[in-house]
Formats: sequence, C-alpha cells, structure tokens
Amino acid sequence: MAKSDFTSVNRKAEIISAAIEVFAEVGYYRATTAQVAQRANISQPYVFKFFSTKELLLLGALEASWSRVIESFRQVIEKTSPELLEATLIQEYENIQAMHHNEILLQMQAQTIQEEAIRQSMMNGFKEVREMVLAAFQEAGVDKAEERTMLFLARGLLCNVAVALNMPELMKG
Amino acid sequence: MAKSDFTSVNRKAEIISAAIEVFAEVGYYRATTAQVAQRANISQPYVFKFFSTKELLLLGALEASWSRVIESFRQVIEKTSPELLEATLIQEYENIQAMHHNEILLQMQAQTIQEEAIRQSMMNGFKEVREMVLAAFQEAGVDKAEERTMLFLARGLLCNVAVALNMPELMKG
DNA sequence: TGACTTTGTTATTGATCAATCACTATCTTT
DNA sequence: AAAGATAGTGATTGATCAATAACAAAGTCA
Repeated sequence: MAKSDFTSVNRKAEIISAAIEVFAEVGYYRATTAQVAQRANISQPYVFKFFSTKELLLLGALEASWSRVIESFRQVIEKTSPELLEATLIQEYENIQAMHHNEILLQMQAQTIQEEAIRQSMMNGFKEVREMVLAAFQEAGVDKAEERTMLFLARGLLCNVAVALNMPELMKG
Repeated sequence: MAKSDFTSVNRKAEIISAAIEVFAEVGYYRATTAQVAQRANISQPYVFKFFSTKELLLLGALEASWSRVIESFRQVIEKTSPELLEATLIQEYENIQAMHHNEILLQMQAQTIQEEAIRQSMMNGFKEVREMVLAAFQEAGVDKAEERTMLFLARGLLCNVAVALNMPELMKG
C-alpha cells in the first residue's frame, strides 16, 4: 500500500503539472482532457481515474499554484528581517512569476470563472495571502500596514497582467 | 441608405450589448451564440450576419468596453483641475465598475485569452489608458508621475478582482 | 498457481455548438 | 405592380469533447 500509494500520488502530481501547462497555454475551457493526458503521457480516460471531472482537475491545479505562493511567502516571512521584508516578498513574487508563470496565468484565468468551487478556491487563496502579508507587515512594524498590503497585492496583479500581455512598460515606476 | 444604415448600426450595438452581458455572466468560452442571440431577441444565425465569427463578436464587445473607459477618462482629464485629477479618475473608474461591471468582467477574461487579435486589442486598451493617464499626471505636475500611473493601474486591477470575487476587504487601505 | 487488485488502454457515446444553407417576408424603387 | 434589395428565420451539419464502458495486462500474496 505504501508503494502503490506513492505511485498514485506521483501520477496525480504529474497530471496536475500537465494540466497547469496545458490550461495556461490554451486556456482552461479550450484545453481538452486529451491534451492534458498527452502531456502527462497517459491515455485520456485515465485522467478520470484521478479527477472525476475536468473541474476537479482545475481545482487541483489551482490548489497547487496557491500552495506555491503561500509556502514561498511563509518561508520569506519566517526568515527575513523586518527592514527587508517588503522588498524580499516582492522579489520572491517576481521569482515565482519567472519560474512558474504558468501557475500565475492559471490563477488569472480563474479570477473570472464563475463555478462556485473555483470561486471559493480563489477567495481562499487571496484571503490567505492577504492575511499572511498583513500580519507580517504589522509584526515588522511597517506603518499603514493595511495600505501597504493593499498596494502589494495591487502591484502583484499589475505584474501578472504585464507578464501575460508582455507589456513590461506597465510596471515602470 | 441613411435609414437602413441606422437600423443596422443599432442591431450591431444591440448584439454587442447582449454579448457583453452573456460573456460576463457565463464566460466567453462557455457562452453560446444562441444565448447571445436570445438576449438580443434575434435568431442565432442572424448574429453571424453582423459578426462572421464568435471571436469578432468578442472583439467588438471588447472595443466597446475600452471605449467606455477611455472616453470617460478623457472627459475627466479635460475638465478636472490638477489637484483633483487623481481622485476624480479613481472615482470615475469606481463609477464605471458600478455601472458597467459586465464590461470590466469581460476585460478581465480577455487578459488571459491567447488569440492574437484579442491580445492586440487588450494591449492597445492598456497602452492607451496608461499613456493618457501618464500624460495627464505630468501635465498636472504630479511628481513621480510614472510611479503614480503604475499605482493607479495597479489599484484598478485589484479593484476588478475585489469586485469579481466579491472581496471588498482586498481594497482596505 | 490462481484469485484478486492495481494500473492502464481502446472504443464509444451523448451532448453541445459555431457556422452554413436554404428559405420567407417585408421594404424600396421605378 | 414587379423586380430587387434588405431583414430575418428554421433546419441542419460537421466537429469537438467530457465522460463511460468494457476490457487487458501486470503485480501481489495466500
């Protein structure tokens, strides 16, 4: 059981990775489960052994992408001095953008998806990130912490758009 | 010709209005041309007499939504005193958000659509808004005008997300 | 070895939808 | 009034795709 479980978890993770790529590249609704399967080197129906609907697959992919951001931020907050905190968080987000920009593209798409489960996942993600950053800023003695948190999130979103549309000039300043 | 032209333009505008609503409500890819037609009180094939593909209809809808923002901003800039400029622009955008939030939801969706024509339309929209706001800030003697423009756009995007996900707390500060 | 479970596939289906075709009806103009 | 243009519809089609069903092979373990 230990072994088969391990394999199964791997498969699931592989499928999620494939899904993130394909969803980001062609868009969730235009992406087919066959494309995801091909990217993961398995047959199309086999995807459904792990995710019983396409939406659950999206949910898994979203969860993975939020975990990346949240875990990264948690580590930065944990071991960065107060003075460097904001700058380091910004740097970390830029790094995620560069290394895993498919995950960010996926989140952007999901911002406008109406299915309740997806909305919930997005709301949780934003809520957790905001609360984490706000608490860290307050802890670090940043003044106007709420405003700084708001601006941090705002710049993050603009950065997303700048990357998605390949318009770096949007970030000038 | 004058009369028939007028009718035709009306129809086109009606279809675009219907499309904005339907696309915003269910998402561009899930929305069907039949739904748009129903909303516009015409038959599904008749849509194609005005827009020969679904993508061209989206393009028309996007153009309309960017025009609204750009025209509104142009008017604010034209007749607002320098000291009130930034605050009035923010207020104007919040007003558009409230009155035409379907158009904003549509723009958000289009931020991640990969079709080249759509990307171009979005790039043009952002470029025009940015240049207009930047020029106005400079004209008004706002200092660090580039940074202020960037933050203006950034807050606008955060506002979009806050509305789309119904998370007003994101804008605190 | 032989029952049972896990891992995986091929083939198929039932819906869905953009887009086309073949019409009809209503103006407009002479 | 009749010819032609304009506005509009019903029926259909050709693709596409998520999801299921039915099956096969490889591993596990008594």
